[in-house]
Amino acid sequence: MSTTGRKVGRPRAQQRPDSGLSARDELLDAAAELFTTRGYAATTTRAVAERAGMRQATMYHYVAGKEDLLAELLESTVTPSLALARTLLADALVAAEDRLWQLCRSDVALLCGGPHNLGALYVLPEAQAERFAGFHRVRGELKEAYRALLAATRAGAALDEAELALRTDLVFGLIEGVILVRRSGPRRPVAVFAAATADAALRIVGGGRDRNSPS
Amino acid sequence: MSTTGRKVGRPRAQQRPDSGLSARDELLDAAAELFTTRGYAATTTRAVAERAGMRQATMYHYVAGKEDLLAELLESTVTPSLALARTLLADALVAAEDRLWQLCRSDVALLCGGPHNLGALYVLPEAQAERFAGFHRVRGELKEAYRALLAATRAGAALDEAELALRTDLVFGLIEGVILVRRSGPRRPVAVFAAATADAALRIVGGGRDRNSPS
DNA sequence: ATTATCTATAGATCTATAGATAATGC
DNA sequence: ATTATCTATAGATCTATAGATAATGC
Repeated sequence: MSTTGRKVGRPRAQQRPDSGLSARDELLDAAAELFTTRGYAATTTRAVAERAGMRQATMYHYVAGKEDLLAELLESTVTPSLALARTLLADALVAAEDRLWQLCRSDVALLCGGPHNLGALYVLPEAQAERFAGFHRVRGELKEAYRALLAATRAGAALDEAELALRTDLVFGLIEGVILVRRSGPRRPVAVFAAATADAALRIVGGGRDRNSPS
Repeated sequence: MSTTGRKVGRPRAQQRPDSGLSARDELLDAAAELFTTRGYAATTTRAVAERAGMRQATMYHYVAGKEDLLAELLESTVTPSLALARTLLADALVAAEDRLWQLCRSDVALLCGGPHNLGALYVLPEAQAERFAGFHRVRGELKEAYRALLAATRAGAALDEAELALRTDLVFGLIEGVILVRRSGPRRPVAVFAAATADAALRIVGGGRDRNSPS
C-alpha cells in the first residue's frame, strides 16, 4: 500500500529524498507554488513537472493536462471554506456576528496558512474562464453563505437587498484583498492577521463595537 | 499636427473608423482590455495589435515589446492616485479622516471608472516582477500616503507602529479587493460604489461613527 | 504483466526582426 | 526622403503524444 514508497516502474532520472507526498500531490504542490507566483499561462508544464521531481512528459501519467491542475487547486482550496460556512449557517445557537467572524477568520487563515498564497489563485485571469465552472459554483455558494450570515446580524437585519449585497461585496472584497496584500507584506503571524481581518470585516458590517475572538 | 489624421505611410490592411486615439493609445487600450481579462502571458502581441487595428509586427513601430505595454499601463494607472495623495497630504486644513475618505473614494473611482478594470493589472502575477520596479516604487509611495493619513486620524493617533501598519494593510487590501470583486459583480454606479468603499475603509480605521461624503 | 518512468518529437504556437511597399512631403 | 505599414520568417518555445525502457509482481 501507500502513496509514497513507490518501487515499481522505471526509476526517475533525478533521485530525490522522499517528501512523503504522492507524485500527484507533489505535482499539485509544485503547481500551486508556480501558479501563485508566476501565473498560470507563464508557468510551463516542464517547470511544474521538474519541480515535482519528474520529467515533463511524466506529468501526463497523473493529470490530463495543465488545466486539470488549476481546476483541482481551485476547488480544493474553496471547498473547506464552504464546508465550514455550511456548518456555521446551521448553528443557530451562536450569534450571527460571531459566526460571521469565525468564517472570515478561517477563510483568511486557510488561504494564508499554507506554504503558498492560495488566495492568489482566485484572482488569476485564467481562473475566471468558463472552464472552471465547478469552482465558480462553489465560490458562489460561499459568497451566498457570507450574505446569509451578514443578513442575520443585528446590523444586517436593518438593510434592504441592495445594501446587503453591497456589504457582502465589501466584506468579500476585504478578505480577498488582504490575502493579496499579504503577498508582498511583512510576515505577521497568520492567526493574528486572520483575527484582525475578521475584526475589520465586522466593522464593515457595522453596528458593532470592537470585538475580540468570541470562541 | 495631431495624433489622429495620419495619412502618411502605407495604408492599413484593414481600414476602420477613426477612434480619435493615436495608434499608440489604441495599443495601450487594447492591451488594457486583454491583460485585465485574459492575463498578461495569455495575451499575444498579435491579439493586442489586431485589436488596435494593425498587424502584429506593426506594433513594434510604437512600443519596444509586450513588457513596455504593461509597464506603461501600470505606471499610468497608479500615478494619478499618487498625485492626489500628495495633494491631500499637504492639505492640513481638512481633517485627516476626510482626506483619507477622499483618497479611498478617488482610488476606487479611478480604477473602476474607466472602460477596463485596471485594478486587475495590479494583481497580475507578472506585475510583481523586478522588471516593473518603477511601478512598485510609485505604489509603495501611495501606500505610505495611506499610512500617513491614517496615522493622522483621531483613531490612528492612538495606534502603535505595528497596529498602524496592520490597519494600513487592511484598508489597502479592501480597496484592492473590492475592485476585483466588482469584476464579476453587478453593475452598480461607480460613484455609489466608490463612496461605500470609502465609508467601509473609515469603519476599518475605527473610532468613527458612520460617515457621508465630506466634500 | 504491470507500472512508472524515460527520450524523442510532431505540430502549433509566439516574439521580434528583416526587408519590401505604398502612401505623403518637399 | 520620410513614414507607417505590410508580408515573411527565423528561432525559440510549449503541450501533448508515441513508443521505448527499467523496475517490481506473480
